[in-house]
Amino acid sequence: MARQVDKEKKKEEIILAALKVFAEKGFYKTTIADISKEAGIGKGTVYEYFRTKEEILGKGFEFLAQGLNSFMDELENKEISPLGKIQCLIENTFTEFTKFGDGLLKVIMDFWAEGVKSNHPDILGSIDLKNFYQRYREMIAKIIQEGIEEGEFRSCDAVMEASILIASMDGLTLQWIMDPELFTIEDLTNSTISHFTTYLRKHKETEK
Amino acid sequence: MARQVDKEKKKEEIILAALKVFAEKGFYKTTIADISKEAGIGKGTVYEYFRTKEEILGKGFEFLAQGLNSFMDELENKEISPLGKIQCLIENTFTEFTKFGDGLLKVIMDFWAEGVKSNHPDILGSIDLKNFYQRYREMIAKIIQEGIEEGEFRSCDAVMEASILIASMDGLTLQWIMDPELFTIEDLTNSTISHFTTYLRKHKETEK
Amino acid sequence: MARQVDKEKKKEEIILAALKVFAEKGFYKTTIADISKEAGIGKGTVYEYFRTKEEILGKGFEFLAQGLNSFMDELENKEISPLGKIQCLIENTFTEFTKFGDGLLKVIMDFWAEGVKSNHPDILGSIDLKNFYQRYREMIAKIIQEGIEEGEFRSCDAVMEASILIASMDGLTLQWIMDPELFTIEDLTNSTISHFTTYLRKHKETEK
Amino acid sequence: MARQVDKEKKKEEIILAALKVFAEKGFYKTTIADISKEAGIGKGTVYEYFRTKEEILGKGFEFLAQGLNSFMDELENKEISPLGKIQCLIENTFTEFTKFGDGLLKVIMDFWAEGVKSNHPDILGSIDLKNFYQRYREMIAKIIQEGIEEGEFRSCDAVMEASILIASMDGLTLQWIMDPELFTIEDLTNSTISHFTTYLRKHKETEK
DNA sequence: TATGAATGAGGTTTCATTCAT
DNA sequence: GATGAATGAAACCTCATTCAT
Repeated sequence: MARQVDKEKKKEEIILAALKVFAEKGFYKTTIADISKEAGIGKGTVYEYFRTKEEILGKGFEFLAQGLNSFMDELENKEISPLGKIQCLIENTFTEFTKFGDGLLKVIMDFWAEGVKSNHPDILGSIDLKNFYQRYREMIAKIIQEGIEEGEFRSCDAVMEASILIASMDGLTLQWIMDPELFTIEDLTNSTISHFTTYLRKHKETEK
Repeated sequence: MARQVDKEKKKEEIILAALKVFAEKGFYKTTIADISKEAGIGKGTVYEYFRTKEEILGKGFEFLAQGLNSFMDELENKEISPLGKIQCLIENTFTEFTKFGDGLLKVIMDFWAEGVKSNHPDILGSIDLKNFYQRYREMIAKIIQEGIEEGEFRSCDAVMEASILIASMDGLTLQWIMDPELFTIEDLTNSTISHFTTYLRKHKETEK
Repeated sequence: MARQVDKEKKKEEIILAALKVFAEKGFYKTTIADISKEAGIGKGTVYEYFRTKEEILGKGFEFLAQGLNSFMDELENKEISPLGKIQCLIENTFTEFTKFGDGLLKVIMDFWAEGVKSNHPDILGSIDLKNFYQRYREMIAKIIQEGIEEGEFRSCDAVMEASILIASMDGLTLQWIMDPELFTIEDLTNSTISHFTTYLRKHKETEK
Repeated sequence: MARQVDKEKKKEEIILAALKVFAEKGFYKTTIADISKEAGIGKGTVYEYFRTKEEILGKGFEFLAQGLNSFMDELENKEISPLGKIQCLIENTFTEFTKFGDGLLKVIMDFWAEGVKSNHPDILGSIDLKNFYQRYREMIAKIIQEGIEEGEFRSCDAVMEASILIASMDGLTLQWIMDPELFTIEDLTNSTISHFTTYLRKHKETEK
């Protein structure tokens, strides 16, 4: 039992180390030696926990996705208005994305590149971006739908707007990675909240 | 005299072949042999035109960026309203992005991944995404600003909204790559136009 | 724990294998595969111990130079007359040179060719022929000077005669490599000893 | 006929260009492109005159050997004493060796390395160092023998002393290449003349 | 269990040589 | 005859993975 825990802990340590190096050098330029050095273990030890380099990337993705998933679970059960949920989501997403500096995003780009193109069996199962985004989109769409039904939001295609919201956050973060001087994370958060609040909220004055 | 060849043309042929293979397999999984085979030439010939694989990627980026740049030049000089320009831009961007199937985007992801992380001298100069986005953002911001000044658009932070527009298009295309069944390019185009038209346009009825 | 290996010993084994192949095929015609095959190891293993082929040549030179250097140290401390030392030196040099057959000399020719021309950083440091010859020349000059001061040798320019002695041995060995049938190593040794003994020794009978 | 001359002249031009580049970079690091550029002609043109790179080296050797051979022919027929001939020979050798700077010697080192080791058919025939040295040695031995018979020289093994003389000149030049600051060509010439004059000449005072 | 020495497949790159113009 | 674009064999080198300890 204790063994089991230790093994899990070490596995996570390796994933964390790998994510760090992936973020710095990219997946392909990262060697197993880099990862093992970062994790403070021997090169061979990595293979005690993972079968291939691709598997590490896959498990890394799962690790990160898990964090976002549990946030979504929490959010769904929060007792706040749909708009409040959207604002909370935007805030959390940018914060989470940049919690580890711009490195995390760089890793996500590798997930992207690999997840989209790779046929590697070790990733195919893990980096199921399609499914991940599906779930993400559906949850946001549900919130938007709620807002529409409750009369807080204007009438619109909830799924499509969910997609646009996700797209905006992804795209803005990419722009931020490229040129972090251009705007701060707070700018991004506030502007995104402002944009979507403005867009989604039913304009009270027109109801007069 | 030696074989007469249009070196510029051949260079472009190689770039085109490379872009095609990059799109299919990704930059790192593409070998020079793949490129030369696709181009129907010998492995060594590639090296007559490019010094490294990285340089090919760089020149590939320049090639693609050039297309978008010339579209932007055209657009700026068109005699249509700011909103018309925005709509035209959105349409063109999605059409252009997907003109070559989803392959182009996959290549752009590689530009991303490389351009953001690489220190490779052959790319650093070429894949200047920061600069490219800068120019893109400024042009759109200028259109939005025009719209605001002309009273067609609501008052807002033109640069930030330009960023959000670009982000949306980038992000939506990414979602489309992952799951092309979900929505068609026409859906994306129409929804994006609809969203930003709704957001940007000053609501006449509220002015009453 | 990983396989226990005496890394220094293995390094020396590779150097020895490399020297052997260099001697047979020449530095440039020798491939890493040749070396690894001769050493009975895998191609990649060579790179665990040396970064480039040039480095192997460099270390090979150091290895050989070390042997000669320690002989010189010994010789300096021997309690024999200057003439005895010179004779001992000549004998040892030819013996040493040809201990491994004519191969060693062929390698030395490669040191020459590379050391004189190469700008390769891996060799520049190691194959410091200038310094090596400097030390060699000085030691011999010191012996000759001793002989002059002790009245055993005729008066002459000790450094220049040291140079000529070294030159003779180098040059004779080259001639021997080209045409080993022409004379044996014993011939070379005896003739060289005879020539320099005759040249250097103060003719007592003429002093009468 | 005129054609023939032109072809010969161009061939020589290429050889000269090749020798220059070989001297700078060494045979192996020299590319055909280097040679053609130095000769101011196209890469393909080189192959109109030579079949392989090795052949160029071979012809280069022949070219240089020819110069020395004709000097030897001249010398043999000169009406001077054996000692005068020896002195003349030493002078000429050092002068010739260094006529083109230290480059020539570097090329000779490549002849060495190749001639001794190569099995390449294009060189085997041409770079017949063994034969070249044979002829060189014999001519000098003949002069020494003459000197012995005429009573000018001490009794000694003429062939072996010829070998030692050649060896000294070769070896000294090598030392000079490595460290040109150490002594000038004049130093080398004078010292060699002095050494061998002293060694060879029958001491008159002992005849008393 | 942990290690890192050993490996070789596979990639990049060079360049002598060919050959169409 | 002269050229240099094209070629691919062959070299270098990397690194994911294995496995003896």
